[in-house]
Amino acid sequence: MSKAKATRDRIIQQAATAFNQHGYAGTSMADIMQATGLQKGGIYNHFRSKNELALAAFDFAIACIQQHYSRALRGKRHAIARLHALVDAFYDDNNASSIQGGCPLMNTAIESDDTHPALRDRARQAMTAWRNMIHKIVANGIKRDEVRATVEADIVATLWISILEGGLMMSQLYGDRVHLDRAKQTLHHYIRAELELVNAR
Amino acid sequence: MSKAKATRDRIIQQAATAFNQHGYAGTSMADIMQATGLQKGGIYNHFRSKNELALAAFDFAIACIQQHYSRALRGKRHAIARLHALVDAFYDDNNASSIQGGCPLMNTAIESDDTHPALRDRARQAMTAWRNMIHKIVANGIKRDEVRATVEADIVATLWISILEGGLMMSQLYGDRVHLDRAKQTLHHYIRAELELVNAR
DNA sequence: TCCTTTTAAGACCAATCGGTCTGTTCGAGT
DNA sequence: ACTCGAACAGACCGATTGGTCTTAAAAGGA
Repeated sequence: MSKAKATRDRIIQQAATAFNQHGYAGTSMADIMQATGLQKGGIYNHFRSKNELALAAFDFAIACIQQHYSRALRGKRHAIARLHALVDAFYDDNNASSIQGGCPLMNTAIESDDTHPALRDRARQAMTAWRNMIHKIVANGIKRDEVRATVEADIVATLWISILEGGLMMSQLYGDRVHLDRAKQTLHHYIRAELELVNAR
Repeated sequence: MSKAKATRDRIIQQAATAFNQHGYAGTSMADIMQATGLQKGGIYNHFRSKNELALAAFDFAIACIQQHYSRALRGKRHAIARLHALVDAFYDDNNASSIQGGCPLMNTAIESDDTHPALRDRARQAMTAWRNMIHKIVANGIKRDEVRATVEADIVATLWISILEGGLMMSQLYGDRVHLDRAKQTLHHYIRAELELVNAR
């Protein structure tokens, strides 16, 4: 019972890395066999198909990120502090994550939009959850007079995600952290210059 | 001689769309046969391998975009006007392009970074060219007192590309233009609020 | 117009794809 | 310690992969 769960989790974890690095179409079951050290029977005993494994792997990757985020926010109550923590959480997650190959949400969004409806729907859900997280912090911040009332939370969410994912994409492309570093700094500066109340400084 | 060139170009064009929508790994030669209406012999007469065709298709896609850009900039000499035109060029290109499936540069960058060195190198080159384009306009703008001397052209380039690609990614993911619209407005506003000289208004 | 070269068709190939199934091994509960 | 169901190995399957090669048709220059 517990042995089964353990190997199942191990498969998911290693498959998550494989899919994240090479994409759904670019990852074969043979690749996953090699990554896990299992044979066909060992894998198909836990998953009915490559598709089912890919969905589980995506869910796992997203759960990892969300866990990382909620841990980073723990204790922080002021909206501005939470926003700063959010930036650092993304940065740290992509520097030290066990799931290599960039942001699973971004990778999946790009690959699946025209090819894999099931993965695309999950990517949409995860993206919406992320957007809502940012939106909520900003909206609550406005209510509590911690964030300027003039900012639009929806636009902040779009801008926010674009800057982080864009920086990460370039860092992955060039193999150079500098772009992600810049994105981090840009967002920290943006929070201070555009979101934080002027009289709070 | 000209007949051959014509079919070769047709293959490249249709392959570019196929690769852009389904990725390199997600597009089979059978897909391209169907898209072009040709058989194996017809395609392999013009290209030695799927790889060679993919590189040609990527080059074609980038050339299309660059052509679109230089046309959009034609006549515009003021740096601020050129920057506004650059935003609109990206927006229009992705709304009315013959190459469906989002931005070829973004798609290729995401897929190839861990899988396909040859494509990744080409994506790097194209990304660098785009960055240089923005950099140059900003730097020249500063020289001519058309852009604030305090802005850093490199950071502008990163931010710029991130905002556009991020908005497009979300629009592709949700099947809703609104995100790309927001990115466009955000950048137009950014140009006015952060780049344009204050006394110029 | 004729002849040579190019262009495209499509049968064919080994390798790999995702997936199935049978048999063996292992581990947990009694 | 024994047993019985779960976990895994690995042979096997048809379909599909990227790619080759022979052959026929078409095109272009003389």
